[in-house]
Amino acid sequence: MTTTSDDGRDPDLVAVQKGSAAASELTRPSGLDRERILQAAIDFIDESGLAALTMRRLGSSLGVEAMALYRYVPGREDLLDGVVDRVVETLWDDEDGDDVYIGDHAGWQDYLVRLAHGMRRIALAHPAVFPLIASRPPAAPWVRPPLRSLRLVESFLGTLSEAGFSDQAAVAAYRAYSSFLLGHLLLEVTQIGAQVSLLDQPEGDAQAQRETDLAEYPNLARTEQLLGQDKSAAEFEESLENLLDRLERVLHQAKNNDGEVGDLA
Amino acid sequence: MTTTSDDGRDPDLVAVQKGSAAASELTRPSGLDRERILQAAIDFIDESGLAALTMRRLGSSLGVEAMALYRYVPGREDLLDGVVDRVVETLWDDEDGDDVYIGDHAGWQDYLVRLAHGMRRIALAHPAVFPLIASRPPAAPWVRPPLRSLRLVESFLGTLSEAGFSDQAAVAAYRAYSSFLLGHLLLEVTQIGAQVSLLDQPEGDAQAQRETDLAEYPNLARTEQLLGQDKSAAEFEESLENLLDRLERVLHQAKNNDGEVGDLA
DNA sequence: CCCTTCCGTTTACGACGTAAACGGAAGGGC
DNA sequence: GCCCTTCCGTTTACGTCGTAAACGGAAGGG
Repeated sequence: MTTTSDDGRDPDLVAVQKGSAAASELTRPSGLDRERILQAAIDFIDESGLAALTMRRLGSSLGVEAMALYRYVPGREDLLDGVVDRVVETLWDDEDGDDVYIGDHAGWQDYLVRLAHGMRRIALAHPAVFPLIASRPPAAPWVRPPLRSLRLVESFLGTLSEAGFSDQAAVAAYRAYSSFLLGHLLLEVTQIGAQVSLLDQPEGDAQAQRETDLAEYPNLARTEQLLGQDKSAAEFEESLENLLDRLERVLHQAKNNDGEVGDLA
Repeated sequence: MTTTSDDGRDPDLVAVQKGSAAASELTRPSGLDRERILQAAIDFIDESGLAALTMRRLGSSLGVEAMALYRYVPGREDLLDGVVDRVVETLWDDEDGDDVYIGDHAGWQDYLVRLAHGMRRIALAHPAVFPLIASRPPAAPWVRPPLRSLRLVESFLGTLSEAGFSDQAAVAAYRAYSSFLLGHLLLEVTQIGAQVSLLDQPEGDAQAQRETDLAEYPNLARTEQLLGQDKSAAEFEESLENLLDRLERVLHQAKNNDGEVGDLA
């Protein structure tokens, strides 16, 4: 009766579960600090959701009044920007496992795969923060979520350029890659959120009501079990490989034409 | 100095501009009504953004106190759900043009292309509403944004089933298609929003500051012009065609294997 | 010892979502 | 005509929000 299928491991999820340690010690000795505030905000959102995060509650989770936060953070909006930055930044500082060390890599495909898994690990570790990463207006118009830092985009473009991509192809790859990551990961975390919120309100006769509703939708009724299965990891892998194949095709036929339109989308 | 390139027409955008008629007549004769309220909310969000929408302001845009709205809408959250439903519903009732009549179509590819353009037209018509469509928790866990209604999902699955897709393939196609639409369209409207918000705050020396920042990012600096170009329409078309090709491949080799994993992602 | 600097608290204000009581207009039965 | 019910927008009120401004006490150097 559960929706998740445990037939295969999911390395990104494993990394998540491994990383959840030492969450909260109540009423700290009040060594307030911008980084401590941002981390507390991340923990709070993970635990209670974005809507529940208020300055007063965040303050009291740190054993402090709301106004104390304003010494270190200009306001709530900037706090959220800081949360996004800090979460995205965890891409870099966790080469401890076997994944996601962006610094050195074996070829551009390896780089893109590591980067994708790194972002997916972040999304799964902070499903309630990810919509923020996805929808907050970027610093520059061409910094596209979820690759939300100049450093990251620079690294992306540099890697592809070194590998022989033309500037046009590298930029097109950047857009296609962003679009793929954003779509897949946002759907995945939305699904997690939906499951959680459904558990919150059992509604009693949900079972009966569901079957009644589906009577008029024969295709839905027939495929309901399939629709409920979670194959996110496999789908992620396959979509990613498909994208890499497209990029490879573009790269190998790059010498012939330097037309400016439609290299890839 | 502008960011948009006007070298090609964009039918979805044209449809948008054609459809923007007769927005607001101030201080209506107060024939209040749920549909009128929802439409006023949509207009308000389009004009002033989601964050600016409050019950009091929405009421006064209808010439009425905030509490009057509560006769027709249970609360703000339900209002937003209603906005999403109403916007998505415009998919069906606009067969007047040459696009997007989901009812009858010439083959499943034609259906998917029309549906994609229909959703894109909606996203471009209401860029400030689309993030709501993308991120609001769905009614059922397997209703994935942006295809946010049982009717729509039923139509999708039915069309592919009739065309010979197995249930597994149809469901996998549904997920891949949702992911593609969500990623591409959300990026496109986010970019629109970013451009608008940048115009709001010229910041004086933005030009100088930008060039200073980019000094440490040679790849960004070199490709800056390319990054600023808007090729959304062409990229949308190419990604969509690539997805259709993948689906076609799956469909044509469906008879050989009925394995359950990884038909497509 | 005092004076400055730092930093968390207290107080206060306007705006928000919304519950509850209110009032007046419309309309049908007598 | 009159009254009573039903409808529907308004008024009032409460608790919470983000945050500006004033406050107070601890730390530390002259």
